[in-house]
Amino acid sequence: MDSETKKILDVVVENGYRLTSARLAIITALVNSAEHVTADDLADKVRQQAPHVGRMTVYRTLDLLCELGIVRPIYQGTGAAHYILMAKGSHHHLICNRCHGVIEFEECFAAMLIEEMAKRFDFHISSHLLEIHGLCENCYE
Amino acid sequence: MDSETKKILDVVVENGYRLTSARLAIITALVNSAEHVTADDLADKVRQQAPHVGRMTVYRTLDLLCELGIVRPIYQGTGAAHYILMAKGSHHHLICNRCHGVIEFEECFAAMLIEEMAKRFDFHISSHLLEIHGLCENCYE
DNA sequence: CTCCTCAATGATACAAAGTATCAATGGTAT
DNA sequence: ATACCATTGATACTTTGTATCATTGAGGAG
Repeated sequence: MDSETKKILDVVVENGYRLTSARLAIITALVNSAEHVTADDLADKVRQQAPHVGRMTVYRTLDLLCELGIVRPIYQGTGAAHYILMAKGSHHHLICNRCHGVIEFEECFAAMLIEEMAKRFDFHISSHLLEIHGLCENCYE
Repeated sequence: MDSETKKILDVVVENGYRLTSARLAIITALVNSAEHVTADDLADKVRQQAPHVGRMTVYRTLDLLCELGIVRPIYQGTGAAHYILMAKGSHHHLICNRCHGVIEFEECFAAMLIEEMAKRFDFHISSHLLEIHGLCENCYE
């Protein structure tokens, strides 16, 4: 098993939730997915390996992972919510308003200020997401 | 008319889109709305002033404003997309993973680094959104 | 290891959110 | 004032998300 998968399962168990075969299948599929997935996309993917898993369970598991701060739904263009893994740390995106393309970069520069804000509001951080919006090279003619 | 509303209309016209009564009604309602609205919430609100405006038009106008970088859909808890106004500048949210509450703060600290990133990728910024995820005071017992 | 309990599941049915289509309308350039 | 074409709104539809509840199986107690 992927160590990333294992880490997520540990968080689930540590928080008093049961380790079921459905959750294992869903989390495995999620970790092995692309940058972002739709709930229904993920359900399809899970069923390729574990046909018995219901759609509802995928939705519920994503909600749970969201509450545990492992996953975050974002809007990619429009339509269904796309889930991104926050477990690995944080995300920094340059998003084009026209073509909806996403450029990702790693630098976590804001760390200090984020922590200060958290302290001010007595907030317990698990991750963060920075989205910078505008037009990409191609769409800005 | 609100100067904020006017500014948005200008952007619409500058980009070659027509200034219709439906768009005027929708943008006015949007500017006068709370921090974030659902597409259907906005449609209801618009119809109080301009009953003839159809739901489709609200959806289409929100898409347009999104493309122009004036508005941004985010996921608030779950369900429908919530739109936030990016026109005024940027947004910084502390979001609770459990109760989905949002604390907003103003400090725009990362300006310098955001601009550097934009330069590196030849990206033309219109706004940014920083989401910090975790548990709020109440949900972290 | 076996039993028991209750969290978790999955089937079903439903509600809400978003999309496609197209004839009719009305902004705006001329 | 006219004509063109972007925009609209009505309708019908698909997709996405939610509620319910009888059944199941994970994991602690004995």
